[in-house]
Amino acid sequence: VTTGQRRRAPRGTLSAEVIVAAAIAVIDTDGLDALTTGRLADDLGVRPMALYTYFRDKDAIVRAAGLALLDRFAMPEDRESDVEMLREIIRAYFQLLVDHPALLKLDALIEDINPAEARISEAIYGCLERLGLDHRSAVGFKATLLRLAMGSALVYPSRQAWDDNPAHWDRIRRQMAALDPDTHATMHELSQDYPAFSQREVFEFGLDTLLRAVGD
Amino acid sequence: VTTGQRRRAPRGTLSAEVIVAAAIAVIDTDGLDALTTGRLADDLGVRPMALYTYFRDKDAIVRAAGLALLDRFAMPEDRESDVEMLREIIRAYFQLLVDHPALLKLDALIEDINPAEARISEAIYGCLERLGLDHRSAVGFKATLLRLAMGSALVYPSRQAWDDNPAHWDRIRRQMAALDPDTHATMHELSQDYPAFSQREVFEFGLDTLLRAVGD
DNA sequence: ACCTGAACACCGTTCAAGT
DNA sequence: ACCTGAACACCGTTCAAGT
Repeated sequence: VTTGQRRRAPRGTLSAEVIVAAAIAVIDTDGLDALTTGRLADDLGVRPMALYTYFRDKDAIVRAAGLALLDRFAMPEDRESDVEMLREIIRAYFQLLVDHPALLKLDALIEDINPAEARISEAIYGCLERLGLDHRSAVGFKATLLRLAMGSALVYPSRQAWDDNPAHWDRIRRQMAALDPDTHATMHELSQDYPAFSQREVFEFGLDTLLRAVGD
Repeated sequence: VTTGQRRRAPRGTLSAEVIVAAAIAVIDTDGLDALTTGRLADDLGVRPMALYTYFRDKDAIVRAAGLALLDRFAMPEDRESDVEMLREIIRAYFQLLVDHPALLKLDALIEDINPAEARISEAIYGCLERLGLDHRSAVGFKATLLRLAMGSALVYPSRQAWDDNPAHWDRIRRQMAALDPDTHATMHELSQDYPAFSQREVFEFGLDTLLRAVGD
């Protein structure tokens, strides 16, 4: 979004929305660490201080960008059963976190109820109650599903890098092979015959295990 | 560790171990963001550049501190059954992450096999294989358990803050109550009668759900 | 070998000033 | 109202210099 813009944007081009869009572009292409006031201003063809007309400080920009990202969550179409609908919702949530790993680093987003999270929670609760779970179980189960998705997305980038890069993966396997076979029997065994398991499949395994607990 | 030290420590006091200990002290008391070369040097009664004699850059210090923290993982005593042993291991792992939330922000730790993770993985695999899981299931199940623990620990600090601070929790509940009762039926209902659920209990709920899948 | 001082590029942010 | 320039305190890190 708003790429190619170089020197001096005309007055009045700036707005909170434009800044948030540019911030998201930086985050998604070069990561959260690359998001500095200087870089952001540069991309917008403006001086860093211009941002402060629309946001109190950098943290407010980051928070707004995070909320905008979360709001991209698209509720899946209805499915044949509540269990399958549940599966699709958690999948979509996991995918959102994988597509935008910065979301997991924004504590601010967790500190308040936000519309996107409310939508997601409500949909999950709906499925769980129709499946016959009592109030307390539904709360616990929903929290567990989301935490599995978050934990899976948290390790996704680095673990997927192993799979994508054969040399990297070889190094890991050599490290596993170097472990003492007496104290690390299984790890040692795994180094020679590691089951094919993509990060997405690992997540699906966990999701499936949990969903079997609510039946169907 | 090494508190009270003010001006100018005598020559030769510094070492990689002392620096790591001081870094951990900063991380645990004031958080990862408070760990700057200036603050660390101050605590050690030394100039920032002195640190570079023992570490190539700040990232190397952070990584060493993270590895030292992970290494504090204490394997639980043997239990009556493998399921209970498994439960204790994951509990201990969760507790470690809750005690040192910075661990979840250190991607570097995930990028390599480290001794602590190897110990933990091996113990988990041992339990799962004795419980009769095949190779592939064991890998998937172990990954799922750890990801649940990580996800639970990730949201722990901010969510626990809700519970600890009645005013904060009231604000959240008012936000939930303000949601449209038509589109957010359950959320609205929950705002009036939220089941007592500490963050630790939520984690235990998830752990229990997963462990029931491997029987006993 | 171990530690320091000066210097550099960069960061977020203030303040007063321009249009 | 919207944007800028100068300035400030801080950050990680270099380099040459001291002991």
